[in-house]
Amino acid sequence: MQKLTIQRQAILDLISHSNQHWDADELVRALSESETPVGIATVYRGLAALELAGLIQSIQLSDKKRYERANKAHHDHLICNECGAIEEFSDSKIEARQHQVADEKSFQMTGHQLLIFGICKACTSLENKRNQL
Amino acid sequence: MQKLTIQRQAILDLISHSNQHWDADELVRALSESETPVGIATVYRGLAALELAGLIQSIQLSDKKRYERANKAHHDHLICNECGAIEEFSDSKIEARQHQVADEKSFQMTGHQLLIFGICKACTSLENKRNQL
DNA sequence: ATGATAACGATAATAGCTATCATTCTTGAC
DNA sequence: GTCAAGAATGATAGCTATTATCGTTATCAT
Repeated sequence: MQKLTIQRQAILDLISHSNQHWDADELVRALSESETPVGIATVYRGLAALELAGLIQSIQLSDKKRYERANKAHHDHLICNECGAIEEFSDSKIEARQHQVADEKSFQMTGHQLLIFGICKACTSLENKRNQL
Repeated sequence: MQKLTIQRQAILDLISHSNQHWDADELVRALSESETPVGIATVYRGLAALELAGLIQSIQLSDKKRYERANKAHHDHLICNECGAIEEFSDSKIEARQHQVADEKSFQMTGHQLLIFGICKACTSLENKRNQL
């Protein structure tokens, strides 16, 4: 990334100052109401550039990529099938075992992605309440 | 799935009698040269139906879904960034920890997907050979 | 046979993303 | 300051994987 333009700055600010996992479209809409509206193509290019520079990071969901702050420790994600909420966790044992598995297979591991799917606490509570009626 | 038609049977046979991870397009092309060519829409519908019935299973890669036999033990995948090869592994410690993590967060886990990215043994060897020249 | 329903296949439509290209912005050499 | 080169922007066309539509065909129960 040669230039950190105002558009990229705006994208970076939004992502950095939140704990959300943003997709491209959400960023366009959020920025459209700001002082610096940014086109969809620019958002995609900006996200790729910012990620390459290590300023943000992404997770690949089944249908789209979502971006979050990079200034936090490595973690994986729990995805709620009901409400789409994304929780984070990290587990050193899982991390360690992954490296061992790769080593055993002479596989040069460069990264991984672990998604746990299910129903989050909030949605479970809701469901319980509904069943009590 | 009400009916296991000849088209679905053909899809199921191809997947069941191989260790490949097929995408929809590969199946259409493979079947186009068989006695029972199958349209792309039918392949997608068939895959969804067969998966729902538990006869095949899928992994969601960044750009597409790939399907494999269901009649093997649970496992996760190592994906080679160079050649696209997909290796399988399973690790009971990782599985166990995942459930513990979910429990700690009162998250009702229904599934997970763990992908390890990197360079496979074959590609590493190739690269080494190239560097020796 | 016939009527209901499931599935098929061709193709239109959709979603997320990338490529194109003319225009604008920066930066450095003069 | 001016000018050329390179980078980024934004509108939009294009691409890929997948889903929806819809008229036709196959299958099953009566």
